[in-house]
This record gives sequence, C-alpha cells and structure tokens, in this order.
Amino acid sequence: MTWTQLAVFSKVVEMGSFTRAAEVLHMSQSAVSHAIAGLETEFGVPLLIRDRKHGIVVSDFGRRVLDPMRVILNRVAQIEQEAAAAQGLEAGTIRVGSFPSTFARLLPKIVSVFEKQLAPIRR
Amino acid sequence: MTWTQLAVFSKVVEMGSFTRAAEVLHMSQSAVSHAIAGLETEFGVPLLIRDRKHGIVVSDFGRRVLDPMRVILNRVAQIEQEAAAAQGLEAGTIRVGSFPSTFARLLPKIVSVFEKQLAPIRR
DNA sequence: ATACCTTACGTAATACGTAATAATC
DNA sequence: GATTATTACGTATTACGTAAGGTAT
Repeated sequence: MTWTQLAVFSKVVEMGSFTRAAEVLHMSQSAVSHAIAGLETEFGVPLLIRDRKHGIVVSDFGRRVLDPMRVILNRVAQIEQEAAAAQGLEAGTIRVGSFPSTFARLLPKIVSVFEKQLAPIRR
Repeated sequence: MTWTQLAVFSKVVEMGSFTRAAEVLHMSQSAVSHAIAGLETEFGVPLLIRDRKHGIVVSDFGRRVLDPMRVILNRVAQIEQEAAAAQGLEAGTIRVGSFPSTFARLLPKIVSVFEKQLAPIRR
C-alpha cells in the first residue's frame, strides 16, 4: 500500500475511469492499472468492478476503505505542509540593507555573530 | 514517506531509543536509523534531537507531525482490518462431511460444480 | 476501428540487512 | 569496554514506463 496507490484509487473513483485518472495524475494508464492491481492483490479483495458499459463501479469493499484512505491522504498533505513551513523557517533568505560608509566595519562582525548562532540550526 | 518509516518514528518516540524501537519492531537498528534519516532528508527538517545523555528528544517539527502520523497509522490498520474481514468472507475453509459409501460417487461431481462456481470469485 | 483496461518486460529507485565505524558513558 | 547511532555496501523488492495484447462497442 503506497500513497500513490491510494491517490490513484481515490482519483479513479472520482473520475470513474482509469485513463482520465492517469491524465489528471500525470502518469500512464499502465501505472494506474498497476496501482489498483497492487492494492487488490495486497488486500486479496477487488476494489473496483470493471464494467465496460457503465465505466468503473466501486466494490463494496472499495466503498468501505475509501473514506479512511482519503483521511490518510489529507493527513499526508498536512504533514507535507508542516514540513514546507518548517523548512521555510530555516531556509528563508535574509536581506540586509545599510549605508555603505556606516556599516563597512560593523557588518562583518554582525554577520560573524549571526553565523555562529546559525551553526546549530544548520545541522 | 513510508508506513514503515512512520511506524518507526512513532515507536522511537514512544520508546525514546532507536535500539529498543528496533527490538519491538523486529528490525535492525540500522533499519530504524535509515527510516528516520529518510524522513528527515525528505522533509529537510530534523525530527529528533539526538541527545546521548537524555536519549532521544522530539524536535518541534517532530511533535507537530507526530499526531497526523498516528492518525495515518490508525487508518492504515483500519483498512487492513477491513481487508482481512472482506477476505474472511471469501477465504473461509469449507468442510464437508459424508458417509464414505454414500458420497463416493456423488462428491466429485459436487466438488466439480462448486469449483466452477468459485472460478469467478477466485480471480 | 476505437476506446479502455491488462500484461509483459525492462529499469531505476529504495527499503532493509550485515558489518564496520564513530562517539559517549 | 559497553551501548547506541551512523555509514558503507550489497541485494531483493517494487513502482513506473513503453509497448503489445485482449475485449467490447
């Protein structure tokens, strides 16, 4: 069970089609098929009933697990946001402006101190 | 980000030690170290502060993501339970009793018919 | 024929283990 | 020296793509 697989399954259900899910997710239809097949063999239960006439129908089991899967996807997104935010705190650019003459001697000292304070954060 | 990684991180926090988490999870300490390192490089933010004296301390970021991670793990467990339950419906053992003499000829036929009906379910 | 899913096969990524290394008590 | 985390390296798994194959309209 992979996030990609969960995302794929969720999107396939949403779109009602492997091909269109593949387009939206920017992957090959083969990858979509693999993803669903992978989940199904892992669970030993079909998730989707392939009906050529009416497109894709979600199996009983599929309906059961769809909700927890979407919860998972939401949480994953949340974690990634947290990560991005945390990174932002550390990886932001710092801009310093000054009068050329005044800070010519002061700046190096300030930068030096600042870098020392930064050292432990960098690790 | 893998479930294993999430489970490892969660357990490391719980145990306060890589080694003990490894024991509980039946994996090598190296695998535990890999798992945490993998998460940290993926996020670009440290999850744990390694303090040899006081064991493991969870970073600020780690504390933030711990909760959603545990939610994910719970949902995963839930999905697996659903799968097991759904499988149980299909994978149960069937026991057939009979008088030796009476069913000697009948049984093969019955089994044959039964297997034919089973065919579509097995796929 | 066309639209859609599946299968075969190759490849690149990676999760994990063993074993060696480093560091702290 | 004992305990614990990291690193190096090898391997087996696997996610994914390309391309070919079924199947139904």
